[in-house]
Amino acid sequence: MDVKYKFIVTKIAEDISSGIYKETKKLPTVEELMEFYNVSRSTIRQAISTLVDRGLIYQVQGSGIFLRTNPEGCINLQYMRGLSGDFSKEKISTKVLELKVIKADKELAQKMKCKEDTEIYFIKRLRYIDDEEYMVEYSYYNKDIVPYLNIEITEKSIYSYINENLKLNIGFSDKVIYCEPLTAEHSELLKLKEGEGSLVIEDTVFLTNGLLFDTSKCIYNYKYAKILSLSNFK
Amino acid sequence: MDVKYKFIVTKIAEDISSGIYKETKKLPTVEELMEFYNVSRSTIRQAISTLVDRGLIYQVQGSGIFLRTNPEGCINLQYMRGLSGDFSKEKISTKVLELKVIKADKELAQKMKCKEDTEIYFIKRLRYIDDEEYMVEYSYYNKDIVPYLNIEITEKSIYSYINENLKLNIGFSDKVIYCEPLTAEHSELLKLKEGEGSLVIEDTVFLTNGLLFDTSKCIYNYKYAKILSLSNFK
DNA sequence: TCGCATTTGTACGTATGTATC
DNA sequence: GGATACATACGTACAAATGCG
Repeated sequence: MDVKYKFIVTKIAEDISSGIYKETKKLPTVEELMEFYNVSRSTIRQAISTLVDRGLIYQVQGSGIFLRTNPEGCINLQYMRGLSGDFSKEKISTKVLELKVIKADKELAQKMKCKEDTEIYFIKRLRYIDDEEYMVEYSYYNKDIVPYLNIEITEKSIYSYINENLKLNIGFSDKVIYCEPLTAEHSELLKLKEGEGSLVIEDTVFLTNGLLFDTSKCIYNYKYAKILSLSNFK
Repeated sequence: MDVKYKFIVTKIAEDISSGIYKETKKLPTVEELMEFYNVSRSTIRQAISTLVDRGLIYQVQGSGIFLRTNPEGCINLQYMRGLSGDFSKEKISTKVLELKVIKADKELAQKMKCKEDTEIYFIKRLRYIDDEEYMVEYSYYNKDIVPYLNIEITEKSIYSYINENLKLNIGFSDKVIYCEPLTAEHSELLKLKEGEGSLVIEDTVFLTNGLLFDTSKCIYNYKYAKILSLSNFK
C-alpha cells in the first residue's frame, strides 16, 4: 500500500472506528490533515472523498467534516468485505453443501458473459451467524479466472483468497435485491416455514478490468438479515 | 448549473442514455473529452468520477472508459430520483391516504433527531406503477425544514418540490432494507395475502448540511419491486 | 445586519507512475 | 519496447457557504 491516499483512507477509517472523534463527531480540517500527513491538499481531498463514498463521513462547505452514524450488524452495500467484515463481533461459520466444476449451459453462459461449456466452479453454502441459520448461497466462479478452489478455501472467505493469493483486483458489482417466497428446501435449511418471505440478493461481480468472474444468489433468513445502504446524492 | 463538472456529468449521462456509445461501449478518452469541453484534465476526471459512483461507467488504467450495463425497472440505490426517475416508461400514480401535521412523540423525536413536540408532516401514500399496487409509504417531514405541504404536492413528487421550490439541497441518506410479513392492512392495500413477505425500505434522509428532514418506511409489493445497487470496491 | 475569518468547493496546470495493448 | 491512456501527487488561485463577533 504505497499509494498515499489509500494509506490515509485506511488510517482515518481506523481512527473513526476507534472512537477518537466520537466526542466532537468532527474530523480535523483538510488543512490540519495536510500538515499531519505531510501531503498536498488534493491527496487529502481524494482520501476524504473515498470515505464520503463509503458513507463514513460528510462534508459541509464552510463548516467541516463530520461523522455519519453507522448502524452495526447490517450487510453494508457501500463497502463490501464479506460477512466477516460486517459482523466483526459475531461468530460466523459456514457449511459447504456442494462444491463442483460444471460446464456452463446456455442460461449460465449468458449470466456469466462467457461461452457455453466454459468450466465454472459451483458452490452451495449454508452460512451461520452466532449459530443461527443466516443464508443459503449459490455461487458460480469462472474457472478461467479462478482456476482452483477447494473445501478449505470455500469454508473461509473466497474473496480474501482471490485478493491475496490470486492477486486479482475486484472492481465493482451489480446487486439486485428482492423478496421471494421460500421453497420447501430453503425453508428447511433456514428453519423457517415454506411460503414465508425471504430476502434475496443476486450479485454479479467484476474485476477492475471489467471481467465478470463471479455471480451468486443468496437467500437470507428474513428474521436476521438487514441490508444497509449509505448513499450520496451527487 | 454553472458548475462545469456537473454540466459535463449531465451531458455525458444523456449521451450514454441516448445510446451514442452503444456500439463501442466505450467513451472518448479523457484527453478527447478535455478538448471537446475545453476544460482541464481534473475537471473531466471529477465528472467521470461522479459517473463511476453512479454506476454508469468504469475506468481501466491504460485502456479506457467503458459503459456498465444498466438494468431498467429497478429502484436504483446509487442515484435516487424518486419513482418517476426509475420508471420513466411506466405510468406512475399516487393516492394520498392521509396527510396531517402531528407532534413528535418520544420515539419519533428520536428517529427524526429532533425535540419532542416538534411539528412533523405525516403522509401515507399508496403508489401504483401501470395501475398495479406497488407500495405503501409512510413518510415524515420535519415542519421546521419543510414548512408547507399539501395534497397537490404530495400527489406528485415531494422531492422535486423540496429541491426546486424550497431550494433545499438533499445530501445523503441511510437506507435499511429487509423483508417482513405483510400485516392485514398492507396485504389488503397491495392486494396480496396476509403473512406473505414484503420488501421494506426504511429511509433517513439528510440535507447537505447534515440536517435530518425526512424519514420514511416503504412497504413494497414483492411481486414487482426490485432494487438495484451498482457499487464499487474502493 | 454586516463584515471578516474559517473551511470546503471548483478549476487550472504540471510532472511522473503504471497498466494495457 | 513503445505508444496510449488512466492514476497519483503536487501546487496555486479564487469562489462560496458557514459561523462568529
